[in-house]
Amino acid sequence: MKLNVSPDTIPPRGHEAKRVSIMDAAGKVFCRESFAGANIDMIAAEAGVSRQTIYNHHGDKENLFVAIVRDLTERCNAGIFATISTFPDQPKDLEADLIAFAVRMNRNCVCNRDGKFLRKLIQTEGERYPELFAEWREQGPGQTWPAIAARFARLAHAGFLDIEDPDVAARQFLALANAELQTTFMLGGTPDDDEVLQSATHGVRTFLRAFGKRQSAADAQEHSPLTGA
Amino acid sequence: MKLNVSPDTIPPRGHEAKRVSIMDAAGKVFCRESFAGANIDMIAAEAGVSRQTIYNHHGDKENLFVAIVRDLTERCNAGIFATISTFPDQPKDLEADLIAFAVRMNRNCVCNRDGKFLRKLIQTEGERYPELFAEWREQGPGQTWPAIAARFARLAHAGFLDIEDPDVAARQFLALANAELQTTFMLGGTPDDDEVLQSATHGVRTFLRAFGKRQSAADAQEHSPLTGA
DNA sequence: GACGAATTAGACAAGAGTGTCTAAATTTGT
DNA sequence: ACAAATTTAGACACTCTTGTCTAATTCGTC
Repeated sequence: MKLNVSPDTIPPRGHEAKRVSIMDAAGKVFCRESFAGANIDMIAAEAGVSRQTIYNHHGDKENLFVAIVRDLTERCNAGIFATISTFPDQPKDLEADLIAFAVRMNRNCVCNRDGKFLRKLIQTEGERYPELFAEWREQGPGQTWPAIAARFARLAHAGFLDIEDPDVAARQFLALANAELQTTFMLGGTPDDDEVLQSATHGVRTFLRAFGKRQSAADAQEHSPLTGA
Repeated sequence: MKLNVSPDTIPPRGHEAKRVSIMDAAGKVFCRESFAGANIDMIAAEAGVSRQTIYNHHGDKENLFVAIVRDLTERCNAGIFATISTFPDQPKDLEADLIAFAVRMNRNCVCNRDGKFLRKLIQTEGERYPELFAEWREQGPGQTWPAIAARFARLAHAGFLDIEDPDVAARQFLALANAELQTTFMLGGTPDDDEVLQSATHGVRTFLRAFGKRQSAADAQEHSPLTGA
């Protein structure tokens, strides 16, 4: 079943191995060196492939670059939506569940390889390829922010939160979740698990101080009055 | 007094005009094209100067780049500290004063030409010049975050805010202030005054919902009970 | 007006990168 | 094992860029 998927479009099979190897290496190199700074020989060497093979597959450098960005955009968005689907719609422990969600969001969408690469390519080359990155903008933030906002609206409607504008709250939630990772991101670093957890914990606590129900919660569980301190 | 400053190191004066013209153009071009993508002829043309003049002034391309980053770092930090000194230590209207401060911070340090350029250069070339950007990190975030944290600590001590960890609060304040400008920043755009004000207003409101005093404020003025809604 | 310093245009060599081409070697499916 | 497709190494022309050099020109100062 898995061996002969679409045997007419995709030629043999080793072909595909080379292809992913090239995409892999090209992403890494474009990201590290920028489009102008990257050269095909570098990518070929890193992919363990001859230069000619890259030209066979992608035609020219610009074509390769566009393919990389499209690929990263697609994979990142898939990851984001997969993560959004784990949003705690019926939280048992609101703080813990939101922290866990924030950590997942950061780990699976922002700090992972694809997220880091896509972010850097957008920052570096975004101005040069307006329509390519407009595509990202529409499918990325344009889709994910409303999706998260909808989840927060539902949570508010269910009485767990006190939110007026779910769009604003969603953006602020994400901003708070990685408030402490900004400097690391700037220099292209990857925060470790501890940093991610710290930032998410502090961010969610502040978020709940702002938007959490005071006491008249619909979920009258054993919620301790965490307003204090 | 101002005409002949240090007449031995800095030669004449038209010299200086060329110098700033070069720095100006080089910043613009490096930022737009990345280090590898920029070329000296482009910069010379944009500066209205011959290529040779650039080599006379800076020796080579890398030297020029380093000079640009140093210059931007210095000017940005000066701007940040100048802005921090306008922090509302004795607020009349806490919300309005913090919003105004957040707007100043964004307009003078983040959205202006220097801030935009420096941010982009750090993102794009940071990994390639570790010690150069370590310098930025130490003088920039390493100095400004504690400075803002100290102001918030003072504000908390004076009874205006309810903050446990001023460092965390400071980072979150900044993150909230431009939570809604992230996408624009990503693509190298410059948010207009309205966007900046919007983001700052929403950010500060959330910040105060989280860290504002409920009612036992030391400043028992005509503070309306804005906890509601 | 004259002197010295700085700027300029242009040519230049040297190097690096892109994209093409060819012939040989390898891999793949049958 | 055979035939087709793919990959490979290497050479190649072409372009672009850097950094240097030179001679002429312009600019600021005295």
